[in-house]
Amino acid sequence: MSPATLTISDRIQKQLDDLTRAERQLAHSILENYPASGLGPLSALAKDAEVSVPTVARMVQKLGFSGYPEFQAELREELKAKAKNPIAKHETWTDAAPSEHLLNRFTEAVIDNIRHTLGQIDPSEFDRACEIVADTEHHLYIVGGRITHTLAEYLFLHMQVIRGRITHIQSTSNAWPHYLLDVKKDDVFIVFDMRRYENNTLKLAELAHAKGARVILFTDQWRSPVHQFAEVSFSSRIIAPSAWDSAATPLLLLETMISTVQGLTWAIPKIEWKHWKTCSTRPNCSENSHDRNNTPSHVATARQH
Amino acid sequence: MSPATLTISDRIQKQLDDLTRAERQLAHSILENYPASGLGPLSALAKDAEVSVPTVARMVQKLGFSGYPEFQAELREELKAKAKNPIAKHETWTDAAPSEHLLNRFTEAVIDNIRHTLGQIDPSEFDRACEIVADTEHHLYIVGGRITHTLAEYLFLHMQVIRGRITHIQSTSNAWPHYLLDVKKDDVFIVFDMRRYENNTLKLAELAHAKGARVILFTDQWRSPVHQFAEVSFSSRIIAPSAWDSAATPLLLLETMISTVQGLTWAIPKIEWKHWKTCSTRPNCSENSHDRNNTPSHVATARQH
DNA sequence: GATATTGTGAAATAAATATCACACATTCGG
DNA sequence: CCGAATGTGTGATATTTATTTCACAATATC
Repeated sequence: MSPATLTISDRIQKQLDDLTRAERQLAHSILENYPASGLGPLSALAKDAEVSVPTVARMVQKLGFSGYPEFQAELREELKAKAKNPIAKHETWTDAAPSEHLLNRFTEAVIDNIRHTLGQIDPSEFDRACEIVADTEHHLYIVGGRITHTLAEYLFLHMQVIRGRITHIQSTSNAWPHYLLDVKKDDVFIVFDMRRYENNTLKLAELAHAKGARVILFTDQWRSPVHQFAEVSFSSRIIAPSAWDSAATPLLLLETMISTVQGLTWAIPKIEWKHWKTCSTRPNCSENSHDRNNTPSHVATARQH
Repeated sequence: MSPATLTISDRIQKQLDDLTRAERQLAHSILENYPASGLGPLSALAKDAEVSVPTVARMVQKLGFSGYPEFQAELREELKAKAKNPIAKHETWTDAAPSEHLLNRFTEAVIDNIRHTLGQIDPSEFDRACEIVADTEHHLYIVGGRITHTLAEYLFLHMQVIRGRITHIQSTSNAWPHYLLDVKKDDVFIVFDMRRYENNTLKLAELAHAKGARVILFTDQWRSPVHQFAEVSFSSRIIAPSAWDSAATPLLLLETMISTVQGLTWAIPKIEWKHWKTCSTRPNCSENSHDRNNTPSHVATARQH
């Protein structure tokens, strides 16, 4: 439909010479603040350019559009396309492949997800959540569902080293009610719940909330119902050209949170570090407590390079 | 007229909580490609967001506008103001925060990782690896280490549904030599090994390779020594402004592979689908086989919308 | 002075918006 | 399990607003 490579702006400038006085005046007005002015009503544009209404109508047709609405539609398309690639039209990610290759399509979707997700996050909310998580005064529970337990596990592995006093609960486990017995007021729950949302997780969050725990939720763009019990919620865009959703964006948030929490606990009395090992190995009663063999060296070595 | 400092985008996000389901759906659609979609006719926006016309009208008023035209007018004002800014500031991802905020720095690092990683991947290699993984004639072993077992588990969960005949081995488990007894020639190993590399994983890969198995490796930019035994290796850049590395990029590769493999197995005789459930539950002997309760409905529902 | 361009005013047409009433679904509280 | 409350879509309509076009006068151009 549209000449694809030729923006309206280009076309106007190209035809500038074929235009009459009033039309040129109009053209300049359009280019003045492009494309905003072209998206308003025709009459407004006419007044803005100080030309008559018929002049606008005539020129739009001269440019090859059937009418002003069509002209506007194409402007919007341009705008939409422009928003897609923020600055540089990022070359295909793996340029050895056609842009239709799933690697490229998937990557674009993920980048897109990230951009939308980050755009909706309030940094102060994020910082607040991190502070809550960094508070070693209270026990930390990490709750994952059928798929999301992998994210939960990932968080668990890191938190184990950073702060201890954590428990990894899998909401699909039928043992989870047991864990709730010990929950005290102001204990912290980090809950993962993506579509399709799991009833167990919701119930668990509700009970935790009822016991006075503070809930932090990682969910998707459609938002798990758990959010009603959550003090802070993070919604990630997770759509991908796949039968499944993408966990890349929530993972990014998670990793950032891990890093932030690490920074916060470092700032706190170093004493913590003296017995971090005993702390972390004491109550880490995840069902699948795989590894006990993590050593302080991990922290050190991970920072190498 | 306009609150100057508060864009419509901001206002929408701020009120997200006060919105109902359909309205939130609409809100996301508006933010989807902002501001283009809001500049078209109301009815188009409604159709695009898959909500009804009155819903749009209602929400616009809820946002404090007298009507849709006023809403559009302010959008155009924003656009005009934005165009004034010569350099569209290397747009921080969450623009409510200083670009020094860890959220922005971390995200940039991850995007950077993705770019570098994708740039080094040969698509045909990737496709070949996917074909190997999609071959249900041979057993598939998924091997993860101390941290990477979360990635392995993520892959396992999906492969379980897609193709069955898989085993999740954790190299840190001292039971893994047991699994190798059954390994046949041309069985497939997907190995995850990131720094710091684990000796167990290396030995496991070596033995598997010695038995004629085909090894596919997911590693980091420095490349695990496992790569000598690997038929295909994928190196992800994993650096992040953190004490730990980022698993986001390998996850992206993984998800793309999952999607591709899914596509390949779909093309193959549908018979597979009839008994996928029995297939997957037979040999899925991961130590921490958390969930047996996944149902075919997951496949169907994950593709909804 | 002949020609082309432009503006005016008006009117016809088309389109979009703002509402309404009502049916249907969902949620919530008991 | 039921009924109330709330949210949502449908279809219809009134109202408003835009667009398109016309005839004609005014103006500029050559």
